[in-house]
Amino acid sequence: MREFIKVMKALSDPNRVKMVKLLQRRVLCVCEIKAALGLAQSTASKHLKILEEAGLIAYSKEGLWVNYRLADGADSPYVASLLGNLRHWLETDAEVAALVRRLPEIRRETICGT
Amino acid sequence: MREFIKVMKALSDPNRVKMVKLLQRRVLCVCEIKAALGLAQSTASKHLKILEEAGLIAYSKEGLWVNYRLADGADSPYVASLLGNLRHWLETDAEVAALVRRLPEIRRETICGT
DNA sequence: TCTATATATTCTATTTTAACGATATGGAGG
DNA sequence: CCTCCATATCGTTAAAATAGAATATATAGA
Repeated sequence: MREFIKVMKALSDPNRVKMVKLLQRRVLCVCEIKAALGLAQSTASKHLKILEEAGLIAYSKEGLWVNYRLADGADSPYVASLLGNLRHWLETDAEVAALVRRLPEIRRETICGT
Repeated sequence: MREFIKVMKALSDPNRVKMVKLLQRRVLCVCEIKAALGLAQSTASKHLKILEEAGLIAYSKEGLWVNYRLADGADSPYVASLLGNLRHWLETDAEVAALVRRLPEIRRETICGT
């Protein structure tokens, strides 16, 4: 139950769901996500931690950057099912579509450190 | 997005998830659910309203009783998918199993009005 | 109409969540 | 060793969620 609740709670916040939808497109670092969603850096970092602790995303470090990506869901049927469904769910959501459209302009080289 | 969040939030509370798991077995009135979960009547009623507003359950009135049942999910892919998965998810959860085991003893004729 | 009962709603206290600014951490490069 | 810079953590505040007691609503039956 606890694991299930953790996954559901993680996906109960619009900003976190948007992060998942963006990570469906490509790997992103914290400052790219912060820039895309217009959040404070600490806020973006905390949301990513919640998603990570729920098993929905994973990260790997590359120098100063931390690259976040979607998890494969191998450890959790809840994660596997929800990430699978989220591939098509919300694809036509206006906010999500706008974020995805702007994603090509979000590159860490130009966005970070500003 | 709003509808999705509403469904996820509704399933982010252990008591509400337990209500869904119980309603998989049979139709239940508020006082049966209150008795099964050991909640105050107002608390049970409020949780049921949240589930209903998310489209996860429906009700029909029968005299003084309000019979709650699972929704069919025809209106929402989120509801349909999650209710479908919840048919097998958490079946082996200890708390859920204990509740289901005690369910036969919960009958409105003997429980309500005490 | 009056009463009893199942449910919904309101009120209030407590806990949890989400946001941001400020500070701490840790790796890269001078 | 010292300084940046990306990220994480801490502290604080405001909003939302959860719980139960108290009250309101509505229907069945006398």
